[in-house]
Amino acid sequence: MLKFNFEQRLKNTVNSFAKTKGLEEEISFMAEIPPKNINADLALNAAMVMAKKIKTNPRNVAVELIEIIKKEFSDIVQSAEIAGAGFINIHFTEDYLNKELNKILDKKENYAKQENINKDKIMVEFVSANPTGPLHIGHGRGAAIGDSLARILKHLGYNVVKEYYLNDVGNQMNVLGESTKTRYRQLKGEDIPFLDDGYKGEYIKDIAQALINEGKNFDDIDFKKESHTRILETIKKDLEQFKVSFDSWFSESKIAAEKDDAGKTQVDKVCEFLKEKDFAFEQEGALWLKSTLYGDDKDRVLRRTDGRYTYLASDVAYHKNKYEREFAQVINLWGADHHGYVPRIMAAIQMLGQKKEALKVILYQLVSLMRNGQPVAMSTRSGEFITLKEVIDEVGSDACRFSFLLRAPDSPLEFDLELAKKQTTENPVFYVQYVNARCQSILREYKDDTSSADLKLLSSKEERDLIKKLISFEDILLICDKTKSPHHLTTYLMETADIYHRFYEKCRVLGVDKELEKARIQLLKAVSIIITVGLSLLGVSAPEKM
RNA sequence: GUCUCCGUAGCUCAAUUGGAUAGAGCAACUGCCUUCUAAGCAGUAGGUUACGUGUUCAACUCACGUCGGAGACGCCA
Repeated sequence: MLKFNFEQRLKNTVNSFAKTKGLEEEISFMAEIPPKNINADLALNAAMVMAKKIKTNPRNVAVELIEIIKKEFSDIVQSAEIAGAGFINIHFTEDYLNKELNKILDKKENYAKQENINKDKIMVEFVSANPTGPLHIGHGRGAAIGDSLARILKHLGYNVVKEYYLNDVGNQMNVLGESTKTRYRQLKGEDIPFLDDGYKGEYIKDIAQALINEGKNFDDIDFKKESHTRILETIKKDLEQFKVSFDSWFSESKIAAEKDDAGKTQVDKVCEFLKEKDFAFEQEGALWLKSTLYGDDKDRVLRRTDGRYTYLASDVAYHKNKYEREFAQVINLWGADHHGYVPRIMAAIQMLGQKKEALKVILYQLVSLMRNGQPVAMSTRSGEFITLKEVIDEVGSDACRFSFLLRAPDSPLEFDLELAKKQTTENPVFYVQYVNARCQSILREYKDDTSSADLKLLSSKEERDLIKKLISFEDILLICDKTKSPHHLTTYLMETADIYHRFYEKCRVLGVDKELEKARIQLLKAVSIIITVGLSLLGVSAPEKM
């Protein structure tokens, strides 16, 4: 449903019309921008939906509805006619378009903020990469999607918190510490073998070398802590370079290591709770979660026979903690390789008394990285991988983020390094940024006052197309919210750029009739606002000169 | 074997979540700079939306099946 600001009015009108036809229940119809080949600003399918229910010809219904709409929406609707199988095609009045255009100019960077939006707290948890190595290209996709989604939700007016969950306890941290320690001793000249399951990346050697350079006594070094701290620093630096920021860094040690007065961690307590509620049971010395109660394939282990908790146990405790912090909705971004994990965590939150809807897991397909036509392995354990930083250094943060946001999360992403290195027209980010550069170069030249501009002069097809596109910005953001995917915004910006560049060719701004010039300057300002805000929601800059 | 996602132009992807004649970019070809940035614009060409059946006024979209690709299926994280 298109969210033009008369949406509710339109619904009311259609529904009260439906009542006169004996339809009591609300009918769900669509108001949409028709395909390009259709000459109309808005298309309604209401007549077709209703006709089906009252078993009559849609065109008869449409004729009646059109008369009502024309009468009640004379401020918005210039004309309306039947088309196709029973669509009602509407043309907007100039007044309506210009009013909306003025709204953009008034509200500027706050345009499309929603007045009456739910103020409940929303958490977007993303990246959450283990601090055992630098971020790789796959983390980059999650970072771009999560950060941009959060920016869009914030812009719409939601109360959003971006959180990074730090897995800083458990066996992997021991392995990390041992890896660094072994590299340290090797660098000191000891002839000892490296660990079979150790982290083999060069960055471990770098940390070991740094520790040697700092000249501390071997016995005084806490290898685990030093490795973890230093890796976390590089992760934070990489994210900063990628323009990704977090409101909150949540450490797993808080729930898995910190103990209360009774000597219990939050993991202990959530397991006890689940056991009391009969959602968990002991069997063969292990503690199992009855996740099958909520549709999982099999029950899952929470505590191993040897008494150690599984990753799931702390994740359940972590989610309990999220809801205790009063987040009404939690959005998790996970790599698609974690999809098998979704049913058990969904089961867990329902056992904790939450509704399914309180958790939304967005799975993004992993990035397949190509180098010289060959796929590159990306495991942090194999030691051979491409870091996010390498790619950002090569292609730039803007191009990198834009590329990640070009596609739906569900769609696999092929990131060709050789192609990404080309900073040419092949990269669509320049196409969009170029719009703002072109706007600004004209605006720099123009010095007069535009306060009395008459927007009615913007009457050519190119100008009208551009205005219509600009005022659908709000609708696009709402679609991004609804689908929890920022890629619609990316597509929108490319389409807007296309329409703008056509306008630019066809309609000269400077040096035409004074009044027309004034009006077009206003239009340029609006374009610049939408492009700048739109790009900023993607975390991409909008340079004024290129 | 079970589950998840994907399959759309030569390539990479869209398609406002069920709407009208499926659209962009790249690659190919033809034009357009003494005028606000040619990182641009106009045009040509490119399609049985993997395949089949079904659901309905309407299917790339939903259901079932087949084929193909990626991934997940641990008392790993």
